[in-house]
Amino acid sequence: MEEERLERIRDELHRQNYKLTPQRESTIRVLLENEEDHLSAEDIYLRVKEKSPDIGLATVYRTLELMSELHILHKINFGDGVARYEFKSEKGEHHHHHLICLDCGKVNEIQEDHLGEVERAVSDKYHFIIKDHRLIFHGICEECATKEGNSH
Amino acid sequence: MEEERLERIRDELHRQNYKLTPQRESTIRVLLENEEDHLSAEDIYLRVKEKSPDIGLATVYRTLELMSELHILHKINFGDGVARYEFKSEKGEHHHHHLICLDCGKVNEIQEDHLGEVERAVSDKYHFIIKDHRLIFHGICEECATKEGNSH
DNA sequence: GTAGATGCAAAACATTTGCATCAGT
DNA sequence: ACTGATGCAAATGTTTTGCATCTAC
Repeated sequence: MEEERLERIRDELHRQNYKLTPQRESTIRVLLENEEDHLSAEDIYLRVKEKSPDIGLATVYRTLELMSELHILHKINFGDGVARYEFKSEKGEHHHHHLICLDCGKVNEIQEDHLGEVERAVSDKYHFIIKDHRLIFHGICEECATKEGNSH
Repeated sequence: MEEERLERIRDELHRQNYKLTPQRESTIRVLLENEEDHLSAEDIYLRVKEKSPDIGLATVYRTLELMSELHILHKINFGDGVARYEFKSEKGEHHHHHLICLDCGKVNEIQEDHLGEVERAVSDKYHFIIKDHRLIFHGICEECATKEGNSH
């Protein structure tokens, strides 16, 4: 589980001559413990600080940057001015999409990847070699829709 | 053509008790003349400044913000730290997607919207009322692929 | 002891805001 | 005159950097 994934990350770091320092470990643990939540750097910093009060914000940023370079994390931007981070799926092409609620702002992941056909069509028509995609749906989540017969 | 669209924007502004000032007009003209280019606020500012050197950056930002509120422009974020702006299609639900080249950074629009089925599936399964979507493909564009038998 | 990692403060960058002034009705 | 719009400079918020210090091998 968690330890295992940490182990694999440590190995990947070592392979590239980087160290898994206590600060990096704390940062990664926070990410592992909050995988559903699409935390921003500041969010992560505050949570790491609870357990390791001496960590600096710059270190968190540097860790996130490094992990993104190593393709362990993926930096995403939902358009609200802060970057958020999530683990890349470990086995290649397992894409997922995001549902963002316009009412409450919650971000949900959905695990399907129904885009095979679409990708094929686009790739053929525009001669564009697709490496990745990002699909975001904006709308109203179930809770907000039922909450108050919302007129959306 | 351009004048016509400007006319319609002027009307929309007036309907909401806003004015089409010279600064706003210059800003909108730059957007109309560079519709393909996904300009950032700074880009727009520099181009407006060529013709109207006295305009301030804040005014450009305020204009872009206003036009976004009025649903004339759409503010998008490709994840590079700056917001970009494009006109909303005038007849409602005509979505388009973006192809971003990982080599040269160019952004191309594609006009299809093949997502009807996908939307239906997602909407049914997750009880999420979809209002809009954003689909971005990252990959290698035709020029970059041919340019040098690129190994991507 | 050397190379990488850290914390802090300062810098950089995009964007927003406060405020005095200006323009159009 | 009144309302909204502007330019400028200052403020904000996020992220990056410079640098002296620290840590692990």
